[in-house]
Amino acid sequence: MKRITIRDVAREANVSVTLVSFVMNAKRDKDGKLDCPVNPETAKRVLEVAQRLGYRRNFAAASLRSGRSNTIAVIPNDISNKFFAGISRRIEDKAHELGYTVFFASSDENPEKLGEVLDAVLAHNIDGVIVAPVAGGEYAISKATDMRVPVVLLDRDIEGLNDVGKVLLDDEEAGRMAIDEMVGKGYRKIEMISYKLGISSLSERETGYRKAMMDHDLYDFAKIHYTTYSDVAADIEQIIQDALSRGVEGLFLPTYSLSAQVLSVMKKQGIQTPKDLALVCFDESDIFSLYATTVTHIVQPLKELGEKSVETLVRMIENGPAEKTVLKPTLVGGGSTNQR
Amino acid sequence: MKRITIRDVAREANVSVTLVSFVMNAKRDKDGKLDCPVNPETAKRVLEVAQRLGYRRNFAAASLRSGRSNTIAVIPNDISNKFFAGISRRIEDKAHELGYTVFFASSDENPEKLGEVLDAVLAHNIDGVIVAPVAGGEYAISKATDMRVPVVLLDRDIEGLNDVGKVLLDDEEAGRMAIDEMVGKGYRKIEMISYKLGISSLSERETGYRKAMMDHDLYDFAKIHYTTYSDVAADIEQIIQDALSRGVEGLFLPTYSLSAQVLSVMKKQGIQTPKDLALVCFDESDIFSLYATTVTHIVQPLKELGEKSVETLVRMIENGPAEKTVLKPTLVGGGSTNQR
DNA sequence: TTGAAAGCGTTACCAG
DNA sequence: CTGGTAACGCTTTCAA
Repeated sequence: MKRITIRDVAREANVSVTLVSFVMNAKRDKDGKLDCPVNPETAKRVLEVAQRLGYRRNFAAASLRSGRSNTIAVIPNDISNKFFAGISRRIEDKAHELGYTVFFASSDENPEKLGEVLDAVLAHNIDGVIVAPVAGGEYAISKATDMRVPVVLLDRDIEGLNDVGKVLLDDEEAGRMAIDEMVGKGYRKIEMISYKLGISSLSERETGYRKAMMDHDLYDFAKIHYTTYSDVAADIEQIIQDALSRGVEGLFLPTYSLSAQVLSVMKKQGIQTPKDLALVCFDESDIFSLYATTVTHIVQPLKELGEKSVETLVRMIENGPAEKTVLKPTLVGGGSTNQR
Repeated sequence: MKRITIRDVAREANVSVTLVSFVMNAKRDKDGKLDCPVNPETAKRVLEVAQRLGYRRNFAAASLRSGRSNTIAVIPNDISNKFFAGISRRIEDKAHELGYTVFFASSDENPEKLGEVLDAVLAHNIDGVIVAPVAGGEYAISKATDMRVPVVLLDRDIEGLNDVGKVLLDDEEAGRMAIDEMVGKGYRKIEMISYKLGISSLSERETGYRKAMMDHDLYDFAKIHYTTYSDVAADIEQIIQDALSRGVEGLFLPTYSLSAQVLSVMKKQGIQTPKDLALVCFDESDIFSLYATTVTHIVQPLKELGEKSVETLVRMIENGPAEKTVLKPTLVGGGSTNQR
């Protein structure tokens, strides 16, 4: 079963390979007309023959010759993480709609792995990259921009990178919303747990928390506890004990994994929300509706984040400017912040 | 910033392009020796020059010429689904280890989309495909095998497809385990909820359920309720009401989404487990440990499933046989099946 | 509106 | 061990 090439189609349709190439690449405009300098009748014949023979363009060849691949890569830290599971489909759909195929690969929260993956990306003639950057990934990313490969930063910002598109959440606003919600419901001693990761999304949420506490004249109560991925389980037990003993009334948990950990500890120790501790969690999960008390949480506009990042990237690929978009979070109310 | 080609390296190292190609493709054997017919000194020089010039192989060209791409595609029904979120990383890691890059794309439980995606796959010279097949996807898949592209079926079996590798869960055993657990703990009237999807994994779990009920002389109590993705929310309320009114004691839920739905309904209606209804759920989720009562569930060996599927595929790409592997599930005990 | 021909950067083949 | 050279299938001038 030999591969059908453009030449086979050309021979069968009695035209040159050039013509076939034109026809196969022509996009249809709104009237369904092929926008290429080819006689419509000829075009139709070519299309028919191609169909009949089962012709399929060889991407490797096209990519080699044209230097483009109509493929973009998406590099989250972890494909299997909550946030990206929700966003990957949106990215795929939007990319498909714009005529691009998507490549996923994890950077594993590891600048070296990010570097490797970006190397692979460059080696594959990929047209552009969407990255959720790792702390310390500036160098790897600048290597891509140096090679003139368009890059869009998703979810996390890195300062001082030029000509990079950005699609971010208004993380400061997210922090603020969490606090406003709890304060509005009568909680005052509100603390926060965060990761020491050095990534913009978290530090902005912390800023939002601090500013909101200040605006409510509660800054004396403000306190942020820090933990790491590896110690989170042990640390959180400690933190919660400590917090309760100091009469803390509410907790803001700026990521899903922190939220899950806290809920788990509270369940194990019989600590109830909101009676013992009010909670505002982050991202979406069945857990928030299935936990003994439903949990108030802040959700990111995943659909918009995903679609916007693709649109931004494609625009850059087509020599457009590197835009920056900041999207707003939403708060979903639950029992964990019921009126005090 | 011009692209460095193999020719630049050849010129700079005073050797032919052939030599450079040999060196760049040579794999190191266990002693760190390059296994290629090239003078080690020459090889070393070439390697140095390549390094210094920043040479990177152009995959498009290599793929065009060799017909291979060292790339495999993975096509789940939904990238963002629970099962695949957990397995994708394993696949990626194993593939990387074996020198392959991975492409993900969803088939969306839709044979046509699967066909499209497979077309794209073929057009990209991809070396092999791992598919979680859609009901009705036989045709699309056979198109791939007709083109001599190796295919591995993951998670779901399709009969009558030749030369296809398979990596499956022992789904019948999973069903059996669920029932044995509940019966062992004193429950007898045990029913099951399933999807009308026509996929092997579900029907095998149903078989396991039926056989186990028969073995325990409880076949008169056996009953399987069916629902669909679109009606699941409404149907389940109905089913649970009905079941309780008939004195059903336990429920086996053979997928994560069914499990989440049932837990949600039970919570809303204040139905408690195991007091009112014992439960055995499926797959992994934070929910099972965070629900008011911890939930007994059956887990799949995701790591093994992922790794094995890659190994099987790569072996097939290298002209090995199409193997079939069946892996065993495990039961994680929880409060939802406490002794009656 | 059409076609001929020149590559794109590699790998495969055949000679030496 | 090493090197020359012909493909691979396509896009892209350029000329007709």
